Amino acid sequence: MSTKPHYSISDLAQEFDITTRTIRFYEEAGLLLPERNGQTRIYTDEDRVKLKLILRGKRLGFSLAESRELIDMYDPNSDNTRQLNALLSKIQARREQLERQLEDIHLMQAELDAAEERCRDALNLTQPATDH
Amino acid sequence: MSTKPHYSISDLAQEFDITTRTIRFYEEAGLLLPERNGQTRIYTDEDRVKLKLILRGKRLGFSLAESRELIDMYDPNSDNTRQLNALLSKIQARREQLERQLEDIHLMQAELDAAEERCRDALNLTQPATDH
DNA sequence: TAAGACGTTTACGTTAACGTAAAGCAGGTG
DNA sequence: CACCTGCTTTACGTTAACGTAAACGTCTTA
Repeated sequence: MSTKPHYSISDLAQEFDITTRTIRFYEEAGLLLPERNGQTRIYTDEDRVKLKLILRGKRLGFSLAESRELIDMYDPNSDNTRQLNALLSKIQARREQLERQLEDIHLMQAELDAAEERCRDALNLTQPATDH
Repeated sequence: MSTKPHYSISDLAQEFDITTRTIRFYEEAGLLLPERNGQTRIYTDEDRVKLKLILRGKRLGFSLAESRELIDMYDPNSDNTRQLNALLSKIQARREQLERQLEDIHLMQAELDAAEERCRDALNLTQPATDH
């Protein structure tokens, strides 16, 4: 038997440094569907993972709708063979987007390098000789 | 003497697959400041580079305000020594953000791998023996 | 039992990043 | 000259992703 920890809404809010409103909003958007104890939401480890995926997607500039696709991929309940091939092509599309982002990041890093050098040069011209 | 090509607003719109409205909006937001021939905007190569930076930032989930900071770094007109150190720390912050995004991308790629494998497994169970 | 901490729903407000008209000027062409 | 093409400004509309406030339930702790 596996241990099944669960979390309150504020547990997760605190852990990921977001508000409870945000979490409820994600539920409204159909990205989460926690169990309930009466009115109170109860989050499982799976919900926690989904939230993590959402936030990671957000950091990469994905919309919630896009993140939902990612979560749907992660969901092991898509057993329709017909859909699986569609999923595979979506996965491929994602992969290509990530490749583009990787390239963007490398380009950006190179430009930060250049910008930093320009800055340092400008400072050196002001403070000519740093003989200790 | 360097050749100084210039572009119309629709030249750039077409090249980057955005609307002219978008480009004017970026100007409104203070990210671009093209020359004018009367009323008509004339874009230099430098403007083109800035636009490129904005769009790259966008792909990485940056806001326009953040992209403006990137452009300001790129601008060689920040000659105030006092500001340069602030710039350097901003550059550093950017760098760390990019590192985080890199990590996010790698994690995401790993999960796409896993998702793909699950898909393929599911398909193989349906189509058991692929003896040609 | 009153207060405080935590949860809930409902609903209107806000910001960013454009979209979408509407109305008009400027230059070239049949 | 009338028309078309491409540019302009002004201004209101829209969508996503929450923020914020109101009003209420529930538990526990002083």
